[in-house]
Amino acid sequence: MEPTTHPLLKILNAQQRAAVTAPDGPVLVLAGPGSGKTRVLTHRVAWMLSEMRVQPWRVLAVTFTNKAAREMRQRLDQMLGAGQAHAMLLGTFHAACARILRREAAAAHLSPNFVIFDTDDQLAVMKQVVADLGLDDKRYRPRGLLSAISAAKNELIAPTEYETKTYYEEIVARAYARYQATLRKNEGLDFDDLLMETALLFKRDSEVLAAYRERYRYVLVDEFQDTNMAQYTILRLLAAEHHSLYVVADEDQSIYSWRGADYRNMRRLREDFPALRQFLLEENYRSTQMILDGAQAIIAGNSDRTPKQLFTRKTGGTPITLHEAYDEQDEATYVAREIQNLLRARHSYNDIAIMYRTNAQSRALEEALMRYNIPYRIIGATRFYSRREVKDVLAYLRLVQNPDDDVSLLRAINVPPRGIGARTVEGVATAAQQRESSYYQGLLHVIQENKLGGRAINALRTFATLIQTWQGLREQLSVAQLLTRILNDIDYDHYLRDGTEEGDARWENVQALRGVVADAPTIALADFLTEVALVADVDDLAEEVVAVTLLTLHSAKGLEYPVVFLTGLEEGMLPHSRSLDTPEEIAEERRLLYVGMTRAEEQLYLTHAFRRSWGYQSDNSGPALPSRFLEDLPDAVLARAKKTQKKTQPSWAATSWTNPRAAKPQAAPPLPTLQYRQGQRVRHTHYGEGIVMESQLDGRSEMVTVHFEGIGVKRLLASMAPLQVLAEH
DNA sequence: TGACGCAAGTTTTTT
DNA sequence: ACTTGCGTCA
Repeated sequence: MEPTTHPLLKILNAQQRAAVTAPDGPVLVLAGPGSGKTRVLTHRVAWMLSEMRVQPWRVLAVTFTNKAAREMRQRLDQMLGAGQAHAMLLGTFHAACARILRREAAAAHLSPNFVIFDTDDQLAVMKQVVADLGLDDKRYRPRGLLSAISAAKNELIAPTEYETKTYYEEIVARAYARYQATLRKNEGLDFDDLLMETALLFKRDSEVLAAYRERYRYVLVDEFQDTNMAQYTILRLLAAEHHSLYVVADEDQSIYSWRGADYRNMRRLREDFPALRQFLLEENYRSTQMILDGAQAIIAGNSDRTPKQLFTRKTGGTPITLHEAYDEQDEATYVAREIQNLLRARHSYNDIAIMYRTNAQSRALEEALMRYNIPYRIIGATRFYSRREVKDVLAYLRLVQNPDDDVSLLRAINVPPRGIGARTVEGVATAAQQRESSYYQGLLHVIQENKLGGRAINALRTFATLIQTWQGLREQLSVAQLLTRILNDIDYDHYLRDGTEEGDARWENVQALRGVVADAPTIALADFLTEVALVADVDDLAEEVVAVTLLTLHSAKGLEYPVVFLTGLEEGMLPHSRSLDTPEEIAEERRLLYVGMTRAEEQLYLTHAFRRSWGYQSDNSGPALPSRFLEDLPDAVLARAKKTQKKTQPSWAATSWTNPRAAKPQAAPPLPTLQYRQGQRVRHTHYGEGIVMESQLDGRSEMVTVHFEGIGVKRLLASMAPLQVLAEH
């Protein structure tokens, strides 16, 4: 190594160094998992600020999560001295767009006080729209309409431009127009609006665009493979003049196509910026050879990708453990027991993550971890900011900011109950519709005109007076003081703490929210509400907590753990049954597995179960086959905890299955033999003849599922049902 | 009029 | 599990 190496480059390898010191211009860094792309991005910024004499306020850096942004800023402060990077705009696409739109509200034709509507708020608006349009909400599900609209927004298609080839699309177009009008009337923007409105602003207003091209002359983007059309448009427009666009990507980790992400943006980038320089990062610093080989074998199963020569110096390592369990409880028990073993070895709880495809899978795992007294923390399932009590409190704050926010008004108007029932709210709604105003204006009108009953009027007046009082105090009080005042005025404490444990937990969440506010004593209400709307659950990972982490494969992107358990690797779970329609969807499921596997540093467990319960009842379980992806793992990287029969239908459906590893802490009773078996013909005194589909234990009693001809499927208690066996098959 | 209990229907991933 | 709709009671 030459003695004159720049201090910023010392810890970098040759490929990283080349990427960090690339000359100004369009750059694409193709980075494998664990190859230090965050480090490259951070060093690139430092390099630009210190060596290329770039002023920090001319830099826009986009990360995938707020957490990544925070960490990057911390690293930069360490490298350059605190505050050096303060002036640069660093955050997620959504946060950056919210900032720009707030600043350019006039040019964007938006209220500067706009509120961000989250998924729940969107649903509330759409339900209202469906009702207003007189649509059948079974046929036109609000969620379905919202996802169609979201897809349109990600493609920058306005309501008037929405093409309708089918009748359903015609309905979507109508719902879209109405939905958008309602949002704007409420001064609300949904997540997709933040991106779309920014892109449209830049497209429409050449003056604003020119200003931002100068302002953010240097643009850097992480996780570029997961950008959608709207995001790409923003980048393309911003960088079209100075071409100083620096993006980091890994097409093998593209897992957000359902959110509009389009890895073809990589191709567009090459076309739109012909001078693009490409750099490769192929050395993996994270995982052992064993884990990397396994992950490579998985991802190699996808065609239409650029093969990479990833390597690691962590040669060897523990083989990947493949375990098959009887059902999800057994799987969870296995994980818990294995964690106990890991702890007896040299690991701590923080080293360990358990990942799964869907949030619903966390339940069995949680139960097992609780049984074994293993502390855990769970990411995403019920996000902090979507808890009922937190949303209630935020609704009040939003009303102070903008009383014309109908969604928040409807939420807060009778929580805690203050005698404003459905009938009264209906009266307010009618008044609002007649005057074509917000609910709040309608409410004031109702009070003024003294319509409705006297009791109702009094309740409404009390509510309106509260809001007006808070608005009057807004200037004098900090957000924290305002929040405290609101909580006192509505006696929320009393309402929540009903003596139950749950009530106490809810009140604690409110206290936690108060803590968040108190930590930012000078923040403006609008900024606080924006921040709160845009935080992800992964962002709140309190590092100091000693616990195992449970999270979905999607949330796991960008994270790493010494030990990783990937659970539920079955057909229908991964690949998910909803993602089997096209080869592209299946390829994305495979990438999801790849992302999960490459999170592991030292030890990786892959588990699947014979039976998996489906839905909300734990007794509704059905057969499961090992994920097709597992077949691509070479034996050389595997240590099988149990032998799997490849490609053969297991015969457990008819016989009682015993699992030698399933010994529970409180010795479980042996499985009694089942009275009925799959395939038997039976006769029921009422339903007639049928065929046993399956029979299984539910607690101590046997539940038999029978398909009766001309009647359908019935689930019966074996000990009670008047059933007679006719024939074995 | 409003609060509350009960039954029915749903079931991917997230900023 | 969770929401939503409906019927009953104060």
